[in-house]
Amino acid sequence: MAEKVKKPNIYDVATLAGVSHQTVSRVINNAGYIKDETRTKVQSAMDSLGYVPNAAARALVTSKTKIVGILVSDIVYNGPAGMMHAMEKEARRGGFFAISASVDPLDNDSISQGIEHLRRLGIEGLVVITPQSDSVQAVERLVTDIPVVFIDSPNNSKELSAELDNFSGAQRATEHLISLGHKQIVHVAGPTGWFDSAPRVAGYEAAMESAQLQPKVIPGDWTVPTGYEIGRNLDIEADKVTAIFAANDHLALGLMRALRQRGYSIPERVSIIGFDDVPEAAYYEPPLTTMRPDFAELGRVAMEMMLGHINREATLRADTLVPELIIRESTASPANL
Amino acid sequence: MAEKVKKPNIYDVATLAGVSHQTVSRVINNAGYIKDETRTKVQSAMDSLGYVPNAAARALVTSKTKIVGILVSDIVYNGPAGMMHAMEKEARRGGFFAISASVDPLDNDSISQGIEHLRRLGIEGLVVITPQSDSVQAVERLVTDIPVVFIDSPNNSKELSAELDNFSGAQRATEHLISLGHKQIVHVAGPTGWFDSAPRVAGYEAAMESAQLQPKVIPGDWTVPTGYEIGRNLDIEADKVTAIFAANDHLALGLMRALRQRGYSIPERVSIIGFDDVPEAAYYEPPLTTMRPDFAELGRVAMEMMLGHINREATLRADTLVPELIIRESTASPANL
DNA sequence: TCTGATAATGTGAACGCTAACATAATGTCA
DNA sequence: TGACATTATGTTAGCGTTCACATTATCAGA
Repeated sequence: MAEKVKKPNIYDVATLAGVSHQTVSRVINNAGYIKDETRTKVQSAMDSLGYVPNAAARALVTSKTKIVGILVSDIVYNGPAGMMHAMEKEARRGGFFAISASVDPLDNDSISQGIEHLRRLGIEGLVVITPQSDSVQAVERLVTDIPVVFIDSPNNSKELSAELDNFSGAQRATEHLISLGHKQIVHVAGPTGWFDSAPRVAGYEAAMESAQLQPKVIPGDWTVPTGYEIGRNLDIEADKVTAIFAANDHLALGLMRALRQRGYSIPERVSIIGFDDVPEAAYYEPPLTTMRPDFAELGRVAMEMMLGHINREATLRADTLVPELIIRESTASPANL
Repeated sequence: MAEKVKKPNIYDVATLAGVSHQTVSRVINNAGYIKDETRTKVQSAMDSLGYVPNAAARALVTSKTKIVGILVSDIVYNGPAGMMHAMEKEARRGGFFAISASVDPLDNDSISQGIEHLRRLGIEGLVVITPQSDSVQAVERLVTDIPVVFIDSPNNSKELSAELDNFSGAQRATEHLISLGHKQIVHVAGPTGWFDSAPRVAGYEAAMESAQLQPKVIPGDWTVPTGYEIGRNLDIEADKVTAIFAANDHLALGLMRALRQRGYSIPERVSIIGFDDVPEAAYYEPPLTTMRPDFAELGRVAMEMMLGHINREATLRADTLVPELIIRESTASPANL
């Protein structure tokens, strides 16, 4: 930690290269006309001094900070880790910095504090990752002067958004079960108030109805224990249930565990399909058939959209990613058709 | 997105409040002497204008950006999600911003690009989360002018660090098996070159030796498939193995699956203990006994250390967190002692 | 009522950069 | 060879703060 050594500025570089500071600036931003020879001189002066442009000074004069904020729900769930990486990388690719603030999506104070914090840095745009409804309005109310991209929120708003096509995903999952010959298919849903829940229910119902089957939805949340609990109590026999579409893999895991304990073999007696394809899903007991969303791509697309809007070159206002069906061993045709 | 509306600056506030810009500055930073009355006037002027201090201008003059960088390995594993949240929150608590760059820890170019990127923003400190050895040297070589805190790296370096006490954790895990009466305990290790691997091996060996048992280490990595593979091939009978300490939960999951397929019941025939306590571990088949590290706390401590050093008030140079033993159903006394 | 400390406020410059506007060098064509 | 575009470079000001230093109010105590 060598202290005191003052960092070189643009004038130091200029002096060493024997040009004006403005020429150095031109080289940095490669703007205007510069002789190759001059460019080389400047470049090597920068190298030898270890010059790094001062972002603050630049931001001050251009009033562009090249920073986008990411407001992310601190509720830990599967997607965000890879999604954050992807967003950061995409931002960097576009010469931007990504800075995140974790907030409790259920607490409006927490949300506004997070936004306030990001705003202080002078973010040029905000990406919001919140799987929960109320927070969207809070954000929309608080942020009106910069573009906002919502990830995984309902696209009925006028805002920019990138989201999972939960409807199609759920439809596809259900159709998979139907195509195997199942008639009594139950959907264990996610919690109300979360964006991903409702369209998964709707997709399920749509698929059931177009196959002229009777839908049955059991409200749940996203957790293994809830899946387990529901698995303990689900009336398999009376309703002749042969398949379950769980709103996510964790529910599916809990369900499988409970059902197996009750003596129902999977997939022989009951087929189960999940949603998310968590990394462990392939090693559940049995390996779980599930829908795989490309979270990283979702993050990348959202950031791409963000930068496009900041740079005023965007056409895309919403994008939707359809999850992929991953067939493993937790689904099969029902035994006694 | 109301465009054009110029943001108010300190002079606008000053004019409205009828004071000089410097007085406003004093209120913002609450420095020096200010009459209560004046403070109130200024405060309400700020409120009514919606004034937000310009971080760039401030950074320019103070040469303090209040930003710390986080260089994080983009290899997705369990801890970081909660860890990042915790770090960001701790930074915010101290008035700092946390900005991350994801890099491939095996690629020095990627590392230096990430650092370069963060440096451009003018970070005042850098937290490095890399579970892999080579990258540490790269970072140490590239960053010499600001404090660096390493998370989960070997504390033999002179740098600041916060790390998991893998040795104690592994020792504790092994002792748990020994105390249950196991004699033939195998350790399936993590990959070489990762910090967490070696001390877990060492802790295991230490525990075995002090119980005068013969250690046996099988090299692995962190993945479920590898655990599965090892589980398929492990010679349980010849060696009379009754317990396995897996270097992480994913290995444990793969092992359990393979062993069960081979007809070995868990924990009746073979006990298994993992490491990490991933969220699903409680719902593995059977629920996994494992060591639980407090990743969030690890991140918090690292950031606390970072800010302490930036603010020159730090005494702590290294901290170590001991994981907690979580006993579930995958471990039991061996059947035929 | 004056003196001098302390409290409270004000003034100018500087941080490092880019924008906007000069100005100088070079090349092209009649 | 001069005129004029084009290429290449230089000069000045200003972005919004804080810092370092004035300067002015306030209030004891003699």
